[in-house]
Amino acid sequence: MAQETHSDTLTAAALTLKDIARQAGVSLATVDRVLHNRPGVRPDTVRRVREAIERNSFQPHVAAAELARGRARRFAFVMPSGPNPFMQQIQAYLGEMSAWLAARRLNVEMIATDVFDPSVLAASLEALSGDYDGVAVVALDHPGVRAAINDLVDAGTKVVTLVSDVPSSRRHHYVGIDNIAAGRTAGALVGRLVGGRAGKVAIVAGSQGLRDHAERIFGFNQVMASEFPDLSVLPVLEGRDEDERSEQLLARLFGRHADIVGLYNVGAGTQGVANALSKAARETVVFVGHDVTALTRRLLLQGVMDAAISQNPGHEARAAVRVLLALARGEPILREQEKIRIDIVMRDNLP
Amino acid sequence: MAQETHSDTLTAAALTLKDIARQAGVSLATVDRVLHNRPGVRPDTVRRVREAIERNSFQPHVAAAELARGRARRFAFVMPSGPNPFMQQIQAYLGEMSAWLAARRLNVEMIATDVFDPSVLAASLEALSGDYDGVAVVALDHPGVRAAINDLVDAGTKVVTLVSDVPSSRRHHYVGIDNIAAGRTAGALVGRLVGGRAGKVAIVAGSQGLRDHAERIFGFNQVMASEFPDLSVLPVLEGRDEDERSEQLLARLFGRHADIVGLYNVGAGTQGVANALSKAARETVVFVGHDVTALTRRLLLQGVMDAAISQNPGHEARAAVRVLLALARGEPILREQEKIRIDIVMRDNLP
DNA sequence: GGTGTTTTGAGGTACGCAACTCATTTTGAG
DNA sequence: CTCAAAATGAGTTGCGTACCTCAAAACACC
Repeated sequence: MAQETHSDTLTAAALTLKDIARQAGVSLATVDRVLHNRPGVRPDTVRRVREAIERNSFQPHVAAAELARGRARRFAFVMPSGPNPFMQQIQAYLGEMSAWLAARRLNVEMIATDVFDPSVLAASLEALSGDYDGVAVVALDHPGVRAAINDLVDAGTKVVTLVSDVPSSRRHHYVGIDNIAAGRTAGALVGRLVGGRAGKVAIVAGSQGLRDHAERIFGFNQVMASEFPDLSVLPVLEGRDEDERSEQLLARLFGRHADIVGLYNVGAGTQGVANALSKAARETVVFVGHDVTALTRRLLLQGVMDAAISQNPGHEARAAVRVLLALARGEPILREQEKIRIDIVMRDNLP
Repeated sequence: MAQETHSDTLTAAALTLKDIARQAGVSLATVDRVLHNRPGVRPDTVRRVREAIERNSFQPHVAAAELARGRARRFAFVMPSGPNPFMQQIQAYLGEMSAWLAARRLNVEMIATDVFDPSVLAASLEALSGDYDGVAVVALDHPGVRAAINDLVDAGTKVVTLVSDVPSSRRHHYVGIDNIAAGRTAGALVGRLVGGRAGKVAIVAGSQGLRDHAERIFGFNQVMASEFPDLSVLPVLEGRDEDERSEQLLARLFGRHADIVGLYNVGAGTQGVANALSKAARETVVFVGHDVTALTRRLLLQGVMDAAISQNPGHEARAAVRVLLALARGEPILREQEKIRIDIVMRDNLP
């Protein structure tokens, strides 16, 4: 009979701390001291215990550790106040996880604040100190905010930045996309979808002062310059993420340029952009924007928008929670899993 | 002082079974019987206990339950034998999770078998009965396989189909993409990237007998017919996922048609397709294929391929494990999280 | 050798639940 | 009303770890 089947095991040796103690020739108490970096153990003994752990690739049983520590963990999500659909989605996805959170005795609190005012944000963060095991924050990159984040980290709180990073701080992790790559992707899409026509490309952003918007524009221009010489990029319109303003600026631009073939909307204000397009009867303009919301979904289906660059808010919400939990438990982070992908969404792969 | 901040809690009431027992006016043992559907409880009492659980939206503490059950869980992944890069990736990603698995006392075994032979696959599945808490299988849709899956389910084993579904079986979950939507997405990409030129579009598939390939072709043709009337689709070439055969078939096709503007490679054999393109000097042909491998990555960077439809093997591997675990624990599945997205990968958003 | 300090051992308790036993109460059939 | 069966209560044990106390041993120093 032919051997049709081959089996291969990823087995976990079911060792316990007691086994490690025996192998290292010490007591359970000493292993415990080593494991939690508690003082009162000779360096040589520490080494012996560590070796025993290594040798058996021992992993503490997560469930037992979780049960033994008793108290529940508290996480805070510091997010922008005001009617931001993207943030509302993140909040909604956290709500969908409530059973999952409850089963793990995790308390997640949403804290809405004015994240665009550095001093207010910094104060909000400072106020959290000591009360939480982990904090996820949509942060502005500003010295005061950076200091507040570092203070939290020093106090032992795990900190992840969400959507918008503060790379200069000592935050433990960033959950969000690479905005330069997102801009490059948008550029490639606009360039390719224009299909060889020559002409001009418009950019509408919230503000070039926002780190993520600036990075997206940078990436977009990079691709335009290097790969699509037939397309010339017009100066960036700053629509402040407001519909009316975006519409007005764009209408004026359409009036001045008859040969606009592409449009990149970096931030919000999507409805205004769509209005301007339809009033100017520029249906053939390739329109690429960000995020899948009720509005962009409709525009994609109608053919008004050609593609949306999306960063899956559900994934971001869950990744933030998982990363905070892994950090709090001292578990390794599955980088591949927690990396936020840049999704290209067109009509036929709408989620 | 202005109230700048608003807080909102997703709190887990930290109730225990003891609290539920007290509220329902029964003993712990009875609650336990209800919770695990054990016999010997009057319907009326069951109702009272259930109500107490509902009322408090009680969630058993996952860690405590896990610890109490004692024995580790065993999962089996039944995958194709042979050098399939996509499957090797899945296996590699499972390897990356080994610490995660070990910390949860999960044993995952890879079982390589000839999944394309229904009787062999069915026999492999039958052989697993009773030994595993969960099975993930790359399955062929065939009556024998369907019966084997149903037998496993009846024996209490949790079963998920991976990559390729058997919808007629009673498997608990399918982890993979919607292949019709994938084909539609490929069609939309080819159509859009061709950029208004008229001409013919070639399709290379492994075999139209494979469910996933057939579905992709179906979706592709759908979009072509309805949205791109200037493009006509040529008969499908069956390359059997082999490089040489795909290259030969394609070379002959190029010889007969000078006006091919697009090409959809449904399965593997990618190197052969690329060779045929380069030898025929058809650089302007829009080439869309599937999966991000070392090869397709290179072709995308070189500009030979224009886009790849990807189904993130890492996500599939992790989702399969998470789903099996949630099923085994009786936890709800986070559908949104476990849904495999159809990723459009172009040069600038290569992962 | 004695003193004080550091290191280690031994042991206990608690976490919340699963799974079990055994005694007791309730129920229903005859 | 009797008796068996069904339903329930009360209790125990153990899972593997965290965290704690207290005593004993080892060590350093004078």
